[in-house]
Amino acid sequence: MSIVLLAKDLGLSISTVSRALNGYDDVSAATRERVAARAKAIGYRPNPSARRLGAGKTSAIGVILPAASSTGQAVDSMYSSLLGGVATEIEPAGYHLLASMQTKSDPAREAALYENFIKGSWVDALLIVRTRVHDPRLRLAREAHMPFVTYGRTESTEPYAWVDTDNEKAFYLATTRLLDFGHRRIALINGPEEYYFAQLRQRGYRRAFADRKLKPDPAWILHGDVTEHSGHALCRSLLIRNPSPTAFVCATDTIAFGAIAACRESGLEVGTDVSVIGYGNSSASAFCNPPLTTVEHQVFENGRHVGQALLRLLRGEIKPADVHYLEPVVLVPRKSDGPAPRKK
Amino acid sequence: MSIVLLAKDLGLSISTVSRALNGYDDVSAATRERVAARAKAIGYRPNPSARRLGAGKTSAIGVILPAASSTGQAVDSMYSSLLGGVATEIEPAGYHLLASMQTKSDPAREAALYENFIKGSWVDALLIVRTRVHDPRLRLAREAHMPFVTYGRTESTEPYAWVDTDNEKAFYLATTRLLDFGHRRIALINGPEEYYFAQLRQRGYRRAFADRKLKPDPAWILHGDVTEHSGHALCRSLLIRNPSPTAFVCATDTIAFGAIAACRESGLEVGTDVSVIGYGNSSASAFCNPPLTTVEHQVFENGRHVGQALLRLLRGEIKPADVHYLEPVVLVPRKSDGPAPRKK
DNA sequence: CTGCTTGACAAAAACGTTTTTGTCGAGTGT
DNA sequence: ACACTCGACAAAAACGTTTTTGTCAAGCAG
Repeated sequence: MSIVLLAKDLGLSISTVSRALNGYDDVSAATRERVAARAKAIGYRPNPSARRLGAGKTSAIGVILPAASSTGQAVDSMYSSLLGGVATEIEPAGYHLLASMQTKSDPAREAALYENFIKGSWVDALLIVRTRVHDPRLRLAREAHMPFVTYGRTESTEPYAWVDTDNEKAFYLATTRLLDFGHRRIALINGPEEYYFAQLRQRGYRRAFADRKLKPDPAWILHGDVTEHSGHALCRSLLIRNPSPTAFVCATDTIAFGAIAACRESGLEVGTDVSVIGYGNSSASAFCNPPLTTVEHQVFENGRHVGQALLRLLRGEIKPADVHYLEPVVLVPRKSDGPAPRKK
Repeated sequence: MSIVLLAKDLGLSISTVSRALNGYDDVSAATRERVAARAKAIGYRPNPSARRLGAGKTSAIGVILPAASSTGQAVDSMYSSLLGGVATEIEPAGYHLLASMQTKSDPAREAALYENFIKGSWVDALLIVRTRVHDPRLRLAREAHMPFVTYGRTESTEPYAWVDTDNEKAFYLATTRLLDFGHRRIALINGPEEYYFAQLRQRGYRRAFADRKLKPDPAWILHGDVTEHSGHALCRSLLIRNPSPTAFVCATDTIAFGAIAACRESGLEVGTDVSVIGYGNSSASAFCNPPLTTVEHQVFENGRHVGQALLRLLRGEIKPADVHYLEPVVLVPRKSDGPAPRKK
C-alpha cells in the first residue's frame, strides 16, 4: 500500500500521485516536481506486479533459449552476448528479459512454450532466435498480435522485424577468397539444414562459384551441429575421399576449430596444404593455431540492435516491416588459408 | 476477467475455482477435477500479473549478468550454459529467470541494480554470480530477507547457499601433476584477484607446492581477465623473463588458449618444451593444438544444481546453510603438458 | 452576468488473482 | 435432542497500481 502512503504524505490523491509520477500533463509542473522529489526522498518504488496488472503491460521481453541440438545439456554460448546486448538496451527503458529454456527440440513442446508466453500474457514482446527456414513461431506471435523481433531471418511472405548478419555475403566473400587463392575443391561445412542461416550461407557459397561459371560439388556441402565435434567429424569424412577438398569454409568458428583438428590429424598443415575459413571472429579464433581467417560477427552489438528495435516497436514508433538491421560483413584475414597447393 | 468466466461457466464461486486450481483440500476431489478439466478445455491460463499481485510472489528468479570486465561489450559465454541449467530446473516449477545486465562494474551502480530487484519486489529469489572475496551483495540480499544462491563462494561469517566448483582441489591437482612431471618453474595465470575463485585457485596451486616443501615464486602468480587476450599477454610477459617458467597453469581454458599462442610465438612447443594446463574442459579444449590438458567443469550441470537449490529454498524445504554443492574435480589429461625439459 | 472551456486535482472503477473470513448443512458424540 | 466439529463452498477483502470519469473553481467570450 505504498502509493497511498506517498499520497497521504503529500496530501494528494492517489490518482494525482500516479499521474504525476507517470508524467501526465494534467498535473501541474509544480506538483509533479514535488511528488517526484518526495517519492525519491521516501524511497518509493512502484510495485511491478501491481503496475503490470493495472496497466496490462508486463515490461518484460520474452526469450526462449534453444538447447544446443542433440544433447539438450548445453546452450550456444553466443546467447550470453546476444542477451547481454539486448539487456543493455532495454534496461534503461525499464524492460527486463524473461528467459525460458527449451530443453527438447520437439515442435509441439516448442509451440507450447511460446503459447504460454503469449497467451499467458507473460511478456510484452518476444525475441525469437535461431530462426528456421519456415518458422512457425512467427505465425504464432503474429496471430496473437505480440510484437517480436527475430534474430536471423526466415522465409516469410509477411513483413516482420529482424536483425541478422549478412550470411550470404559473408560466405560469398569467404568462398571468393578461396577461389581467388586458386582453390577449386572447396567444401562447405554448414550448420543444420533447417536453420535459415545455413541456407543463406550455402547460397553465398554457391554464388561465389556461379560468379566464375563454376559449380560446387554437392557432395561437398555438409550439414551438422555448430560444434567442434561436428566440424571435426564432417571434415574427416571429407578428407578420406579421393580427391579430397583443398579448402573448407565453415559455418562457425567452432566448426572450423574441429575442422582444423581433423586436418592436422591427417597430416595436413592448415594454411598451406589446406585452407580453412571460419565465421564469427570469436576471441579464440585469433589465438588458435594457425590463427583463423574468419568473418567479423558482433553478437553483442547485434543484441543492442535487437533491443533498440524492440523498444521502438513497443513504443509504436515503427512498423515491423521497417525494422531490418543487416550487420555489415568484414572478412578478417589470418593464417589459416592461403594459395591452393600445386598438386595433390 | 477470466477466472470469473470460468467460475460462471462452472456454476461455482471464484474462490472455489481458485482454490481448486491451486490444489487446496477444502474443495472436494470431485470438484477439483471438474474444475481442472473445464479449465483445460476452455484454455484458461491464470494471468501472471494478477497472480503475482494477489499472492505477493513473482515466480521469477533474478540474475544480473556481469559484463566481461573492461569492455562492457561482452558477457562471459559461460552464462549461457549456467542459465540454461537453471532454467531447465526451475521451469517445471513455474519459475522464470528475470535477467538484467550490469554494464559497468561500478559498485554503486551494482548495488542499485540489486536494490531495485530486491526492494522493488521484482523477484522471489536471486542468483548471485561471479562472487568476490568480500561480496557486498550477500549482505544486501540477506538484509532484505531475499532467498539467494551464489554461484561461487565468498568469505562470509554467515552461512549462505552456494554452488561451486572445487577450485582449490582442481588447481591442486593440476599443479601437482606438473610437479610430478618434474616442473618447478610453474606459473599461475589467474583471473582477477577480487574474485574468490581466483583466490581458491591460487590456494590450490600453493598447497601443491607446500606439500613438497616447495615455495612458488610469487612473481609467477599473475592476475588478469579470463580471456585469451589476457592469457596471451601475461604468458608473454613471463616468457621474456630469465629464467622463464617451464609450465603454466591457467585459470580458464580461454586463458590457456592465449598462453599456448604466446608459447608458440616464442618458438616453444607446447607439450614438450613447455606445459600448459587449463580449466573448464570447454569443447574447444579437446580440439585445439595441442589438445589441452584441463579440468572438467560442467557449467550446465552446475546450473541445474543452482536451480534445484533455489526451488528448495523457496519451498522452505531447506536452510541456506544446508545447500552446498561442490562440483567434483576430474582432471582431463591431454597433450598440452608433459615432463619438464632437461635443460634450459 | 451567463454559459462554456480549461486547468488541476479527486473519486471510483478496473485489473484478475489469492487469501481471509463466513455460512450452512451433514455428521458425531453424549 | 443438543452442542460441536467438519467438509465444502461462497462472499468479501486484499494486493497496489493505472485509467476513466467527475468535480470545481478560474478564466473568458458573448
